[in-house]
Amino acid sequence: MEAFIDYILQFGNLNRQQIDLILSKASILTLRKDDYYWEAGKRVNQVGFLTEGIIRVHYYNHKGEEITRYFIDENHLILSGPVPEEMYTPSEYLSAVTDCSLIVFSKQDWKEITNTIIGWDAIIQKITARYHKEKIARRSELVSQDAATRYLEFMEQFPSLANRVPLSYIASYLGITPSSLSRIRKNIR
Amino acid sequence: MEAFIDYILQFGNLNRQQIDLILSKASILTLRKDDYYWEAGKRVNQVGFLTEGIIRVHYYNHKGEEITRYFIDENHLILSGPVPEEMYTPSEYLSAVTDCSLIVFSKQDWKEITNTIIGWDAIIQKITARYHKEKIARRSELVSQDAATRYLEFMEQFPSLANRVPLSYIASYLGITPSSLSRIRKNIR
DNA sequence: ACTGCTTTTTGCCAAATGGCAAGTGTTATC
DNA sequence: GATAACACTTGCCATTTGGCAAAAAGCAGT
Repeated sequence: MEAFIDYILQFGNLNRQQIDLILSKASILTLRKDDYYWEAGKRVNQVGFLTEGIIRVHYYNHKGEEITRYFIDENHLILSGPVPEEMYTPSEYLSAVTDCSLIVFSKQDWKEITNTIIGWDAIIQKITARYHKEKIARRSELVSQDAATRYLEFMEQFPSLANRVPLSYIASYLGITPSSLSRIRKNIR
Repeated sequence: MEAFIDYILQFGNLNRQQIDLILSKASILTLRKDDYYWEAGKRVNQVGFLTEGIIRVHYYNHKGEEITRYFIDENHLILSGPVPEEMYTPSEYLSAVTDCSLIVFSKQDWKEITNTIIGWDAIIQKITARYHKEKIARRSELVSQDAATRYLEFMEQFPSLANRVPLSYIASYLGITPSSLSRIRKNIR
């Protein structure tokens, strides 16, 4: 819970009372490896904050290939449900790459927090805006660089993921085949 | 001016009085081909809405190569200045690909509009959020597809740009060399 | 330890792309 | 209309990447 409050406080101030309100609404959700947090088409009516584990966002392209679009690591908010600022689209799947633990808020409780805490909306909007900008910047770099560079930058950005995420997911994220990534790894060694 | 109001009204309602306030603050800026709207490091203290022409957003990578990150076409808002929801980073350049015409608002006037019109903030946030999501979706597709597919999708998304934008800019946007794009065009013909 | 299953690595070859340079075309200017 | 500047195309070759399949490695359950 601490982690979630610390995270929020980076984006705005809250008093003790407000923090207590938030904590009183929070509950814990655990996911096991490969569980879905959100399946495409089935909206999750909740807001989550990932405290442990890694979640992967993926979708299927017109050829039926599974494409990994992002990774979500610890201490990040997941506005995946029907909130105005949601981060993902209904065609995306969110699934646990490793066992995960999340703090979750039901849609109703989230609404209550939003309505009660003045400035909450602004905080959430800041978080969403920063999240989107980060994603755009990362994706942009993935377009204009060769595969080896992309992999090296991925390793810098997500050093904690390298050993916990299957190579095939990383390859898909980088837009190359698993074979190519394997060769790139070999060359780097 | 019509176009700007129409654009805003897609995201929220305004009454006549509010529209008049906005129009009273608007002024026109024209740019000639290759003029900068915004140079990296020199912030533009204004909000712009592109009514005619095409603007290109680019930056320089560590090798000094110019990378085109986006194109902005007609009837899009440019929150490039020191507004909370700005769309571009200080290291990006915005320059006119063709002669351009924009509706612009000074920072002060924009602030006044924001403070006067209830719900204006919400409208702008919606616009920003949609903009960011679109960019992410487009960029994502640029990562996971081969160059020919990327070019074809670019043509679909921006049919109006193909003949107005130099090939080298498009190539850079797609993450390939101008030579490669030229060959791809040849194959498609 | 064995079995089956999945993931990763590797080899082979084909296709795509990049780097470079030359050639062609276009436009603006004088 | 000659010239220069710039953008686009093309050819050549090297490198990267993809597709496919087999081998190797890792992993879970028994």
